Amino acid sequence: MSVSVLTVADRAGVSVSTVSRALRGVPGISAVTRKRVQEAADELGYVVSPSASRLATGRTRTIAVVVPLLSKWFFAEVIAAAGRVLSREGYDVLLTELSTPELRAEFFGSPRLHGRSDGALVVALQLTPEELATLGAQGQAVALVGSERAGASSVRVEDRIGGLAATRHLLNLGHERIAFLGIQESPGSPLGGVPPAERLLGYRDALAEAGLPADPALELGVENTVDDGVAAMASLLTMADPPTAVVAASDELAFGALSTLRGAGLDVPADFSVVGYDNHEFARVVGLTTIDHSVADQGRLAAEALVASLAGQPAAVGRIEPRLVVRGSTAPPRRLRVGS
Amino acid sequence: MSVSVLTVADRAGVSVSTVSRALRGVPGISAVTRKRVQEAADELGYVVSPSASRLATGRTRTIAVVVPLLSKWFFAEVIAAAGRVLSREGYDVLLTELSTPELRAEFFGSPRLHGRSDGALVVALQLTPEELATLGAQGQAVALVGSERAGASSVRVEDRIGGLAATRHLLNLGHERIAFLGIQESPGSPLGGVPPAERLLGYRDALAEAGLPADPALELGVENTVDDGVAAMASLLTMADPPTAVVAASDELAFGALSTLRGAGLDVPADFSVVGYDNHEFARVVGLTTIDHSVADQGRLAAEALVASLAGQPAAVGRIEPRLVVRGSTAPPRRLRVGS
DNA sequence: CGCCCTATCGCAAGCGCTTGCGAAAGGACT
DNA sequence: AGTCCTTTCGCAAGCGCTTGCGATAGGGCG
Repeated sequence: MSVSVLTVADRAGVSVSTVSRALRGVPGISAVTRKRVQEAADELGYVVSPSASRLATGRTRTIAVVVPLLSKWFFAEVIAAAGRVLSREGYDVLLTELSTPELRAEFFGSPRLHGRSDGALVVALQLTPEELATLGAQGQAVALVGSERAGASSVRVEDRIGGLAATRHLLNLGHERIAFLGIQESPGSPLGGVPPAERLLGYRDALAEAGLPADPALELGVENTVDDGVAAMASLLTMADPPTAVVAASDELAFGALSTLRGAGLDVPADFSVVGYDNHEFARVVGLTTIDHSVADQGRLAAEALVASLAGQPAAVGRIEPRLVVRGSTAPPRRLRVGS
Repeated sequence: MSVSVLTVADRAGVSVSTVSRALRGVPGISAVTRKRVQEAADELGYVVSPSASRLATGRTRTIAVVVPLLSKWFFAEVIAAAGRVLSREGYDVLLTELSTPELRAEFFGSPRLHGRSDGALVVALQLTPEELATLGAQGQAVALVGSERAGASSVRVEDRIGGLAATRHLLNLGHERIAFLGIQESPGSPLGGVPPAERLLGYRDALAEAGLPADPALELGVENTVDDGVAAMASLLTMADPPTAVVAASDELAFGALSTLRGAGLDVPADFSVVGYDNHEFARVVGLTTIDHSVADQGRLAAEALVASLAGQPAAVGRIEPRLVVRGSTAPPRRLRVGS
């Protein structure tokens, strides 16, 4: 029925051990027998049983990719990039979405990865020390995207620089009242833990650098959705002394802001400037000035770090430098153009 | 070191076979010993080795999810929904992205799923008979989203009805020259094979129904990207006798169309109406009238069909009825409002 | 020409779990 | 009280592969 090493061994006139070694390129097999085995295997359409191989070796050649939410462009993009290098390196990708606190608790509450994967590529989740330890206890090598932990590889985005660049851009254009639309995770949201606060710090850096006061009223924190962007922008517009520009901590928030501005009959960038963050696939179409942080590279680097650490290399941390992408959503404030 | 069935067996004072049966709920074990085994396992923190279990049973309790492109919202959404039911049913999700013709050929050219998964959930790919057969030869149960094949479960979207509804909506508003922005896969694109032509058919149905001639010049076929939507819309606007409305075969195309219209200084919907297709997460924000076809349900249904067929049920085909979602991108044509 | 080394390969013991079959024990039944 | 089911378990044979170790056969060397 099924063709196994034994079948191949018989056909090639060698032992199963020779077949195993020959097919995997293990040294100690002469070129001729290796070739003979290979041919026998090909003729029989032999393909090694992953289960058996995994049982015997204890290694699964599988990487678990863990994300909070699959349907967000950012995560999908990271996974796609990571998946490409993983499959190129011969690893299977085991996908896990932890979209609710319950799922997250359940996932980290039991050894769900035990014997299923050699490593975990965790995206965006801010792992508690216990959660990280749980992964370690399951024998997982760990690589992080969007956070850093001792003992795990990670790729770090210099978000502070990104926030700085975004804000500087607006300052250079002449804006003086610039709002910040930050991401504030609510307790029920999947990410959990500390939000990426560095972008906000960069924003403050820029203001300080320009000698401008930091107005707490201009720093908003909302859920990272287009809808929240819509609402936040609306609230900014109703301020007594509204800003003339906003830097959003994500493109989705920026999209929402743009929507509100357009709905209010305001012209972007003539009446109001918006800078996003992510360089979302739609940012270009919308003409959104934004911060690019090589999303795909984040996935790629994390995956590469993970396979490297599985190959015995020490944990590494890659760095990504965000860069400003100027498009049509930013311009000097109106007063500068009509006034003087 | 590692705790195995044997460890648990010793601890509970029973044989390994009893442990195995007790833990899996196999009948033939008394309640008391089952409980004793369970406790021993808990105390030891025992967790069964998937590899060993898979080797012994021949079943992997894993489903391979195959998509053309991960970073597209539609696919991510389908996967997410499918993943939720699969993990609920105790299946692991093995993710495979076939983003290029090369990857696709490679995937179907070798038994890459052999022994890795019990079934494959194939999204959007238009499988050739050979490709489908390859999956079958690897012992995979198959469920399809976005296509139908004999012998495989699938979920079918009544796209013809969707196309009809979209076009009817515009006709009812008084439009008479309505363009169709269709999806035409180029040879290098990941989907391959026949594009979803039913939406176009529905469009034609509606025109015929209204006694309107079908103008081939109004039927465009482009790659399914925002950029192509932008370009296609631009070409429509340069026509000698341009349409007053367009139904796009996808929301992404519609987004592109909207972008072009806005760039041309035209008002939507006053000057031009646009209907999309998908009910993309951003459609609501943009105020795009579109056709909703329960994307998440598609993933859910396909996954359910797949686990059902793995449980011995015959292949089933679920049906999804698209429905019109009216938002702000559609209105009567200008002539009807200014003119008479 | 004899000896030791090296390059190749086979033996067999696992890896940890599942499962058909037989054994034992306890009741029900006659 | 003897017999025959049932229920509950244990035995042991796999599942298909990997790998340490020993065996064999040339080859180089003195």
